[in-house]
Amino acid sequence: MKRKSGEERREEIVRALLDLTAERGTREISTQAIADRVGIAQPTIFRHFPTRDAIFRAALDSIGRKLLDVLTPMLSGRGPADVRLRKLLSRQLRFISRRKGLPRLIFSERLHLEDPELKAVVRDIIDRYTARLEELLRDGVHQGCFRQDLDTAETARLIVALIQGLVMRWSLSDFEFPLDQQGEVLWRLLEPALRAPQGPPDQAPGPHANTSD
Amino acid sequence: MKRKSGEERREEIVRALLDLTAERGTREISTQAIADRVGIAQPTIFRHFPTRDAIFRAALDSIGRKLLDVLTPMLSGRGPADVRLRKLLSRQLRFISRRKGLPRLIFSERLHLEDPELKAVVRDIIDRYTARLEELLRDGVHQGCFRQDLDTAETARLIVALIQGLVMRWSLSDFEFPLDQQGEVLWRLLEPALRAPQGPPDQAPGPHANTSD
DNA sequence: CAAGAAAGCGAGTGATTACTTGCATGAAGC
DNA sequence: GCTTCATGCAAGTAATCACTCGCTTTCTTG
Repeated sequence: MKRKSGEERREEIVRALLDLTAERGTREISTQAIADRVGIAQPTIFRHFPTRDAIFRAALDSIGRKLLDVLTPMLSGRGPADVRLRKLLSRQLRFISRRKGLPRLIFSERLHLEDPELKAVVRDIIDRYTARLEELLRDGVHQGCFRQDLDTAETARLIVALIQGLVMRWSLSDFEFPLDQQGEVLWRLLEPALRAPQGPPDQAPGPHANTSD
Repeated sequence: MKRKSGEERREEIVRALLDLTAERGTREISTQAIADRVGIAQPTIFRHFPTRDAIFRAALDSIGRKLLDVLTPMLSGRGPADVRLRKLLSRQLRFISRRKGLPRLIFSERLHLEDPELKAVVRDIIDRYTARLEELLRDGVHQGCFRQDLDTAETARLIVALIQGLVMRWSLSDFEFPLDQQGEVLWRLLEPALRAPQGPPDQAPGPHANTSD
């Protein structure tokens, strides 16, 4: 019988966890279910992870790193802030829409309430993301494409909340609408709130308003 | 020993469920924990509810009705739509901020994924609320205080998502910031997106912009 | 005040949980 | 080729879960 290395098995287990989360939510995920999915015996799980929650931690870690990798070009780039923000929204929604297990993992109460360490990991990811989003907003204020009196910290938190709420609705609806197309909708709401009030009253064009993804 | 009527006990049980949800999330809520909180034996729970999920259903029903009661004056009123919307936001956030069990109950995956009937109840409440919010937005368009080209359905969904995201952050943060004061923040983001583009460029006052709660 | 209904409890039941233990088996190094 | 050790599994453990059963106690009602 073929036998796999620990590294491979750990990745398989994390992958199985995410797949199961997408399908049934974290509640239904027992070590037995994970083992069945991977095709190994249930106790074998504990050869690779000391506890069940360690699998959740590994999954979170993996996905958190990938998300930051994908978004870093927009967060740290040097182009016009409004273009970067718009692209950031669409990229993030696309990233999430391809990993249905992610929202159910992030929103799961098992994760938030049962393991303080896991909770800290999630909050750290969200906080770091919010901080970098605020930098982007500040860039926009300095560049003049966002209003000078914008409360960047508050707005960054609201944007994060907006994305979270949208993703949650998507998750609650069993992914029945295409999440990755909601970036435009989001932007339509955000743009007037961010835009420097400088347009003539007949029409109000934001700078760089017609860049498509 | 004093003995209570079934009605009273059922209310006590629902109350205990909500209290426990606020403190520990739905995952930790066993019938044993509920019974301990109420001060009765665990099997006695099943004298009053046929199954555990029936308690969740009763709790949702109770809270859903109360929320609609509180918000109906704003949703069905006849005043200026922007004033009503602003008040709606602050009232809703205040309502939720006084019931910490509510977000954890609504967001709980146990509720969304395990019992289809419960899930339908939640989606029904959200859908009905969204529909009435959209009516309010349409009122505002007709009254002229919101922009004529506003996509009311889309905007209503986004507002609901925004509130949900905000409430979720509040719940994840263990209620560490005062939710009921976030209505103003929300309004500051929403107003430019809703407002009819008619203000002079020097300053952009929305109609009825200075009504406090 | 008698009788039936409803509320209560102690003691289970079977299912499921994360996790252990003891032992077999495959791969890598000397 | 023999040792070594990580990977694997069958079987088991203690805890917890929602829920049931048999019986007692209280309340209501005629």
